[in-house]
Parts: sequence; structure tokens; C-alpha cells
Amino acid sequence: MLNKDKRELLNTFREKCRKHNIRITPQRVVIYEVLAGSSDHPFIEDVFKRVKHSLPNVTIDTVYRTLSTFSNIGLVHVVEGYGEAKRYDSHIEPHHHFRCKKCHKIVDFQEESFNKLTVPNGIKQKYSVSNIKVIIEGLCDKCLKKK
Amino acid sequence: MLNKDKRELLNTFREKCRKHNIRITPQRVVIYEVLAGSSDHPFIEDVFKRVKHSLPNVTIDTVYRTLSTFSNIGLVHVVEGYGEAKRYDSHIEPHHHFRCKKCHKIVDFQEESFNKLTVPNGIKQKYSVSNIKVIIEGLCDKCLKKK
DNA sequence: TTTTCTGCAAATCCTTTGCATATCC
DNA sequence: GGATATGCAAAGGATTTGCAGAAAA
Repeated sequence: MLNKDKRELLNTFREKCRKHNIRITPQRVVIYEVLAGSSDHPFIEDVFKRVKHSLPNVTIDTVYRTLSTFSNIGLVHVVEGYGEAKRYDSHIEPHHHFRCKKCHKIVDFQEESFNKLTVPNGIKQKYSVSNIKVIIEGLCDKCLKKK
Repeated sequence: MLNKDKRELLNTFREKCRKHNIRITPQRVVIYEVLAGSSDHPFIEDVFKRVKHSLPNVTIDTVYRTLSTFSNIGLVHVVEGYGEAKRYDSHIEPHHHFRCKKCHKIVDFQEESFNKLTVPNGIKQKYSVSNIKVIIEGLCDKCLKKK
């Protein structure tokens, strides 16, 4: 869930846009708001549908282009997946993911000890590291009940 | 890298096939051999090209179907990605991944301490967990040099 | 005013599917 | 022999691209 209020989020958004010289358009504002208001790591199609409520004329290619731009400037993240369509996340602070193998739900979680993981020396020496995260997979509560 | 020899790998392959009642065809044998001999987490297109060397008549849809079957029976894994085409891995023991953000190279690594991570209680209580892995992202040695 | 973004349409890329034939058990 | 897998061709879905007009700075 979001722990920032709407105004704060929009400030982050505006700052990032200015910093990277990209224009603030109504489409971009709404797309960002929609993503920031979604905790389900939506597919582009989902974002598109939600954005259409406020902007009936947007096209899905704008959503594609916009989310790609946002991802390039670090405003949002693409969520790791297994070959399905891309999913996005506006929650860019370090966090971890639980993924349900059956319904493909993704749940964010925080875990202090995981945030403190140290990069192994073999990796640190050879590569430059920008982030480290843990992915847990299994079956979610709902899918367990359905069995 | 592989630490099993070819015979051992093919035994694993045959066992899994028998266990799941899927037929052992020349295509499946070669596709499995190719993947087991690849440490670069190839795209299906790559597997297809490599398989063609031994079986010039295979079609890419056989590779798609076969890898999907292998994944269903747990012979291979789909590697986590960011919306690009699927990539496969025959290395199914627990291990972790370093991913280069620029060239998209994926490097397997082992790290004892990561293998011992414990699933947080909040997750364990609600979900059934099948695996846990660490993903490190950054720039690889080659991409660092190119800068 | 100038550059960038959007909408529209078409193209491209990845993946899946239906069907007839060939193959494995 | 009977069930399953393969090759071929076509379809489907996701994503990207070119371009002209519209909008932001």
C-alpha cells in the first residue's frame, strides 16, 4: 500500500520529469496517478483501462510509451516476470516480492533482514550493483483454498 | 556451469519423462542437451538455432512446445525477466541471479548465506512457499568497460 | 515558436493453435 | 495399434514504429 499522499507523489513525479526534461502532460499525470494508486502490479492493459476512466481518448500506445519512459527515468519499475506481458510498479523503494505460481498475483513485502543482505564479493568485484531483492514463490492463500 | 556429465543429465531427463509419461523423441533429447549445454539462459530463438545444427528439420514451434512441456514437468525453469521474450534454464537446483541492466546478461551464482534465507513469518503463515531466490541487478564487467 | 507528445494505423515480434502426418510405446 | 508429438501454416496477442496534427515549454 501507499504510504505517501497524493500531493507528495505528484511532487516526486514533477521533479523527476523536470530533472529528465520530459514534459508534463495530462496523460502522463493520470498514468502516473493510476499506477501509484494500484497495488496489484498491473499489466499495461489494466493501466490503460483505468486511465480511460479519466481520459476516454487515450490510446494504449500512449500507455506503452509513457510507462517505458517512466521506467527509463526511474519513476517506475518493471516487475520481474516469467515471460508474460510486462507489469509495472510505482513503488520504487527497496522491497521484496512474493509471487503466486498459480494466479500470478504478486505481493510486495518488507523484511528488515532482506534489506541488509550483502552482495557476495565475487559479484561485487566484477560488477557494479544497483539493487538486490528477494523473490519468494509459491501458492497464495486463495489458490491454496481452491485446491 | 554444469557439474553433471552428459550421461547423468540424460538419465535425469529420461527419468522425468517416464515419470510424467511424456515420450522421448529425438527432438526432445536434443533440445534438452542444448539447454543443458548452455549457460547463457538462452531465448527460445537461440535454442532453436542451436538445435537446428543437429536436427535441421525442427521447427520453432516444436521448441516452444517442448520447452513449455519441460517447464511443466519441472525439467527446466523459466528465468525471471522484465517483459522480454522467455528465457530458459536447465539448472534447477537453488541458485541466484545477477542480471546486467544494459546487455541483459544473466549470471548464475551460488552463495551459501542466500541459500539459508528464511521466509518471513507473515509470508509463511499465509502462503505455501516453494522457493526463495535472490536477484542482484547492476552492470556487468563488459558494460562497465564500454562506458 | 520550437520541440516533444499523442493518436491513429500499420508493422513487427513472440507465442500459440489446428490439423494432417509421422512417430513412439 | 493407439496415443502422442511434430511440422506446417495460420492466427493471436503484446509491443513498437512512422507519421501528421496537437499540445507543452
